[in-house]
Amino acid sequence: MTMTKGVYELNYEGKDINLEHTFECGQCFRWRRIDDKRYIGIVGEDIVEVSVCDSEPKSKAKLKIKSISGELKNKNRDFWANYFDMQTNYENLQKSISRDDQVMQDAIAFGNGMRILNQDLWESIISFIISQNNNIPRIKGCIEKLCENFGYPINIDNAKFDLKGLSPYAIPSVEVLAKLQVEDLDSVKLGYRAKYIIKTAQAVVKNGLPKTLEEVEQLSGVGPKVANCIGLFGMGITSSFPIDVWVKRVMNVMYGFDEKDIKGMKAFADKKYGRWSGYAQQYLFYYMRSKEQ
DNA sequence: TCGCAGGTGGTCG
DNA sequence: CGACCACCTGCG
Repeated sequence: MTMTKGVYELNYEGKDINLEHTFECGQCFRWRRIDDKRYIGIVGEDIVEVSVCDSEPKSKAKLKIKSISGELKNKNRDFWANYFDMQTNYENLQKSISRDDQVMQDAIAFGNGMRILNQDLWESIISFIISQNNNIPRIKGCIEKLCENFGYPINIDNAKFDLKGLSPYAIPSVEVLAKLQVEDLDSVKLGYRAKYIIKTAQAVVKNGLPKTLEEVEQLSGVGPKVANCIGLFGMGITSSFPIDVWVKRVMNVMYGFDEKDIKGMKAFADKKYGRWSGYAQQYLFYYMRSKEQ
């Protein structure tokens, strides 16, 4: 970790990283594009600008993480390495999930450089409860409003810095949300999801954060799809296989499954992708969504 | 206008 | 246990 003019930078070499594929593939909601090579995002109580410098040779390629909210709270190098999933060998897993499978080979070619982010569990729980039966722009808006109203404010170095629509507040704490009434959330426009958020926060105050996929699924507003998203993005359970409308569509169009045969799809993923099911899902999801929009 | 958007909980048969 | 269906909100 190096320090330059009051900002911190972490450099990683020789990794295949595409920021657009990573941040726009639908796994996260608090990252915004600045340009091809730069994104701004909020992680915990840090607002950071991430950039790639893919100079030649490729082994010199770097990922830089620069705080624009003072000293990094998450200043541990390992934290960011883990956040960007640096310990995973993508080349190997791509080979193992795409063997004899042209669809997956195309999906990987399209989304190459995507990293599965290891995100905060509580943030994942809130985010994916909000995501149900909802669209991405509105999910993002709801999360920003929720943070603005109930989250811890983050100081920014330069007040004029363009946050690209992000609100400089952290995700609200479990305790704060647990004390709310449904009406308190009216301005956040969560609709019927407001009661899920409060009930879930109260359950977490009582029982602590969930430790297994089964415990996640006990939470209010969390069904099989949302539970698998939380498992994959918030708990590092890479065998999770969230089945949403897009995955159903791929499974139907490309692999011949009946749209309603969730069990069959799950078994197919278990057998074919195993512990890499989450990565397979994300490649397929991102690929399919791009083709229809 | 009405259906839909990265589903879930409740209710029936 | 599987098949419906209502559900907040905002956009096309």
